[in-house]
Amino acid sequence: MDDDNSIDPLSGDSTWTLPGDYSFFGITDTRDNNILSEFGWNFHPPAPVLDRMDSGGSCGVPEEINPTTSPVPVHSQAGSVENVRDVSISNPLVSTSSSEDRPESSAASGDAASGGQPPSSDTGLLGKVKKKGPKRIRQQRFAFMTKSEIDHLEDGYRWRKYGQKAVKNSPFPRSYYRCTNSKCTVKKRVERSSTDPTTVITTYEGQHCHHTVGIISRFSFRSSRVAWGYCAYNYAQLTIYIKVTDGRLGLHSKLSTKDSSILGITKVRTFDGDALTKKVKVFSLLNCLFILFFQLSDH
DNA sequence: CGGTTTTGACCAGCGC
DNA sequence: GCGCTGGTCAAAACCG
Repeated sequence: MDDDNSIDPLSGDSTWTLPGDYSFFGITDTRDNNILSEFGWNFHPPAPVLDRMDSGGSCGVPEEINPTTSPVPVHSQAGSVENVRDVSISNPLVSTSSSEDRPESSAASGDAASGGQPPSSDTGLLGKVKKKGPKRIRQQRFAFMTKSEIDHLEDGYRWRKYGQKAVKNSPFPRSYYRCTNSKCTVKKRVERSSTDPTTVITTYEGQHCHHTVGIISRFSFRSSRVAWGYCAYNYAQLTIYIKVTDGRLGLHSKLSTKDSSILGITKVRTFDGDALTKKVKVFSLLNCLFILFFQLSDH
């Protein structure tokens, strides 16, 4: 695969322009459905499922991270890491546990993190006095890097910015966001890498206890075989559709899963019979965010 | 008008 | 203890 072009963010909000005749926000196109049925799939969009969110502890309460749902190194497949990078998401930086942070990059070096929501203490403005609560417990965190021109990547949730700080040794500020759901304590930090300004470092902390506001992320990228697609997910199910558009339309893959860290590898065929192997790996992050890498090869 | 962003101040943790 | 830095608060400004 070549990586000529400006790599692209997974986020649908990127500036990328995509082939105009496809919808990225749901398969409403009858052509899509026809394609799916040709491949033996009857499309039904992932129904909003609420049960999942209750399954593990209350909102904002850190759960043990099951190793199987932790981010997996990107290198595991035969494919090159470069490919992964081309797709725009690079290595998951960290995840985990509450107590202590690995100093992995400037991204997650923060300390007094935000973890358990402080019992919003009464603070007067002048002479602010904040009650000292119990020591904050950091919730699980996950950071990853995305090449993107925009800072705030669409992830299906609504966020309210509550702070911004200059970052030491970086010309780029760090922004702090909180999930707008009043019962949800998930936070995220967004900053640009000081070493690679094209890279956005996003760090999530906590676990959503509700589900997304809608279909989520579109992604697109270019490679030797132009590919693009989108994924939709909710707490219980992830469905990915991928089209390979090297001149023809082909819709090849539907994956569904429940709480799987790696969905697997799918083999697909194009319409004209070309054999095309697509390796798809999907990581479930904190049960709420999915990132996918894929790699196309010519057979 | 209500929700969001901006921004300066405050607080906590850490290293020296 | 002090200074530095990250994280948060909350009033004001902004915006749809």
